[in-house]
This record gives sequence, structure tokens and C-alpha cells, in this order.
Amino acid sequence: MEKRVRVRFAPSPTGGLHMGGVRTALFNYLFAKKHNGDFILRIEDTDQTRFVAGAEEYIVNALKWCGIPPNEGVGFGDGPHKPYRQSERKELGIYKRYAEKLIASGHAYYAFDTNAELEEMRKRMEAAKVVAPQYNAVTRQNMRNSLTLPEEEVKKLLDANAPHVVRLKVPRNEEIRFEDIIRGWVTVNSSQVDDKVLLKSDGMPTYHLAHIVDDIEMQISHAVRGEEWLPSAPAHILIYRYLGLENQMPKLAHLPLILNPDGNGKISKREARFPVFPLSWKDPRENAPFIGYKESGYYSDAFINILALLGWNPGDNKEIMSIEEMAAIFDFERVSKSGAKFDPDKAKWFNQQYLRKQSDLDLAKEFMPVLIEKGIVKDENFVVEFCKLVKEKVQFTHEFWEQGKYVFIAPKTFDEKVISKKWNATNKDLFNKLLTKFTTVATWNSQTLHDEFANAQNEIGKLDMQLLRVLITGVAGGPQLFDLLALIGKDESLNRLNHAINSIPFAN
RNA sequence: GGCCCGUUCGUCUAGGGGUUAGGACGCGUCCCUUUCACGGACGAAACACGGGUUCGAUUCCCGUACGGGCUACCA
Repeated sequence: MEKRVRVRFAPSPTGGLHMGGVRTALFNYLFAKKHNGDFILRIEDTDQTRFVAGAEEYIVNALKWCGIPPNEGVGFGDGPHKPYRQSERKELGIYKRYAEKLIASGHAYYAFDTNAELEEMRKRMEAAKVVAPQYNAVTRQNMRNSLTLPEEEVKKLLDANAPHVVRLKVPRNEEIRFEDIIRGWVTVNSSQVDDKVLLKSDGMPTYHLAHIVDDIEMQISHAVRGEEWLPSAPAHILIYRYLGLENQMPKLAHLPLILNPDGNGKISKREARFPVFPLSWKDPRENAPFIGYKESGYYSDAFINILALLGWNPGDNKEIMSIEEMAAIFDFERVSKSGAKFDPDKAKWFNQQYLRKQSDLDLAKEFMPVLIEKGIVKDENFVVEFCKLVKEKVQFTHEFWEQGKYVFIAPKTFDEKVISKKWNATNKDLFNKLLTKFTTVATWNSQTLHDEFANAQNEIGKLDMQLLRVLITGVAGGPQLFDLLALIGKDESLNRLNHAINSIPFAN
């Protein structure tokens, strides 16, 4: 029988969770949902020197906002395998237990080398033209460890609590082969793998040991993580093997990375000209916060949709999908192997698609606070009508203001291009006549205005519609003009027209 | 440098031994439009290169180039 699907997202709380991490979480989530499995949040806080206050809370909040909540783990009610923080699990002694098992079977050993000694070794290697110095089957013979030191001395050091780490004893020359769900078979020679530290001198496990112990203990079925982990996977295979747990090893899936749109490499929060965090993130060590997708006006559904299609696609041409739709058809077979450059323009387009799916009422409710902030009081029906007209022009809710503020505030400036080209004595005369004509309009709505405008032209001559637009709104573009006039209202429209006619000077 | 992974329009991608190599973003042209936009139509735009294998390779294999990742008592 197939193992129950249990996947985990296991970030370390060293900062805000960026979009690459969110996508890893998302793929875990989708896979778990697809198979009615469990999605676990485990906090990998084994590096005490890199702990950042607020990071864990941020991760929890980000997953919530994104709509991909784990059903087990830190911040989500824990579960049968608690605790879910590695610093707390360390207190249980489980990592030490596994490390000792490896030592007992001769697959790990104590190393007493100081940082200075390690540094010296590296220098020596470099001087000997070794480009990638590593602590391995060859070099460990010249270092201070339980493999080179006499047994009594090792015992003495251990009894005296001398600082030491536990290292994995990697064989000198052995093919390590493993299968990745996304990439297929990968082969690496053990000579390329160093003797990884398993237990640090502060007693904390490293990632390499900790994640394996926890994946086993938590009965994880699939380890889904970024491609940056691919090179250390062979070491992990060895650990499972030496622990006698190779048959319980989770299946591996290494996701392609999200790359910078321009230039190269992984997305960097500092250089990006688009948000990289789901929610705004203020690092306690830095001054300026990084703005998030949420605060930039993205719908979480849109954000998730964008991320999902970076590296995965359903195989048809469908792009706009709810998280439920995606979960129903998600499959690692359809995850691509190559990195994907993020396209900020397409991200905006996605948000626009989601914005258009909102009802006018919902849009109005979203936009209302912006108006209130500007000190503008309008009833909801008015704002609903406004949103209905302007929504075709915007990709984000906050753009409603920039695109349509003239509805609420009479323009003070008028599009120069249009004015200089069209504003003259003849037109002034024509629009004065139009003003008189409009004054008599009884039913001020889009249809009658359209008709009245047509009638007026028959009587007084050809009127320039764009010029009328500029006189009323100040700008050359916008929604359907008569709809706009109807919304602005008779009194205000006529006032504006009157004022414009009498105050705008001729260009020449 | 070494090791690992990758390479289809500018970008995200579909496809896969014989296709007019499909879609989306962006870009351009046209239509609709007494303004504006939406919308619609159309267009430019890709299989990195060289060797194999094959009747036939963009598709399979090998090199090369290029890109990315890793190379810590960080994850």
C-alpha cells in the first residue's frame, strides 16, 4: 500500500519568506491537497546565530494570507508529531540519538578541529592547488578526530567536554544514485561529497541531520524543496542508508528556481523592481521595509496563480485557475526542470484578471477607504457606478484613484496637447452654445446626453467630443464620456463646463 | 576552478522522431468607436551550436557553448 502523503514546508526563520519560498510551500500544499494528504509547517531554527525576531510569525501569516495553510505544525495547531520547531525537538535528544547511532555503526565520527585549524587546512589545500578544499576521506586523516586520535585521547577529550562536532564518514569513492521525481536519476560520486557536520559544537544538529531525523519521525512521504538542495542530496542518501532507513526515505522532488527577470541568478530582494515578499517585511536589522504583494494591491489568489505557473502548468492553455482547480490536477510530472525568470508585467496582468472578476460592489468596498483617506465622502452607490466605469482601465484597486480622481475633484489643469490643438474662439463659441443646450436637459443620463449631444450638433455644428472630455475631466482619456457625465451629475458637469470655457486661455 | 542540474518566440510555456512548432504576457497593425476604453482580427517573434542514431531529428545519444545551483559547525 502507498504511504499516506505527508509533505512539509520547512523554512528557517532567518527573515521574511520570499516568493520563492512561498512557491515551494504552494507546491507542497497543492500536492498534499491533490492526494488528500497532510501539509506540515516545520520550523528549522537550528542556527541560533541567524535567528531573526518576527520571522516565524511572518511565515505563518504569509501562508495564511496566501490561502495555503498547513494542517499541522507551528502556528497551525501543532499535531501528533509536536513539537515542530527543531530547537525544541533538540531538547528531546532525538538528533543526538540518531547521531550516536551513526557513530556506533562507524558511519560518523567526532572531530575536534577548531575553526583556526580548519582554516589552516583550507589554506594548505589551496596552496597545494586544490580548488575546492573539503573535509573528506583524504583530508580527515590529517585532522584531529576520533579516526586519527588514539582512543584514550578521544575519550579524554569527550570527558573533558572539549568542543567537538560529529561528522558523517563519507566513503572515498562510491557512486551514489538517487531518483528525483522531477529530474529522474542523478548520479554523484562520493568523492564530491564532504564529511558533513551532523551535530554542531553547540549541540544543535545541522540541517542535514535534522531534516532527515524529522522527516523520518514525522513520516514524511515526499521531500519537496528548491533546487539549491540537489548537490547535498547524495549526502542525505548516505545518512538514510547508514541509518538503515533507506526504505523509509521520502521521495525527492527538487523544484526549479525562480530567477530574476533581468540579469541573472536567484531573485534578490534588494535589486528587485517588484515585490519579492507576500506581505511587507521589516527586518529588525534594517531600516527600510520591503513592500509586499498584499500591500502593492495584489489579490492573494492572483499572487498564488502567478507563482503556480512559474514552473508548473496544467498542460492545456488554461492560466487563470483557483487554488482548488490547481490542487485537483497538480502533478510533479508537469513541473519543469529549468529555472523560470519572473515577469512582473505578466504578474500585473494576472492581478487585472482577478480584479475584473470582482463585482462592482466589491471593488467599491475596496476603493472606499482610499476615498475616505482623501477626505472624500460619497455614498456607496455612487462609488459602485464609478468602479463599474473605471475598472476597465486598472490593474489594481489603488489605481482607481489615479485613473478617475477627476470624477471626485474638478480638474485644475487640462490636457495640454488637446487644448493647444483644439481650443480656439470657434470652439469656445460652440461649447458655449452646448452649455446652454445642456442646461435644458431634463433627464441627465448617458442615453439622453448622447441624443442631446447629437441634436446639438445638428443645430450648432460639429462638436469635438474629446475636447468636451478635456473641458470636463481635464484628461484626454477615460471611460465612455456620456457615462462619465451622467455619473458626475448635471450641476457639477455644467459648472465645470462653464468654468473651463471661461478660464482656459487660447493657446495661440 | 570542480561537481550537479538545465537550455522551444524578449518572458512564462505546450508539444514531441514526419506539426503551417500551439497558447499567454509584452510589442505592432487594423476593425469597432462622433471621445475613451474594453473587445475583436491580424502580425513580427523560438526549437543554442556541432556531431552522431535514423528514411527522417526541434524531439533520442554524445560533445561544445551558454545559464543556474552548490562548493560553511547557513539553511
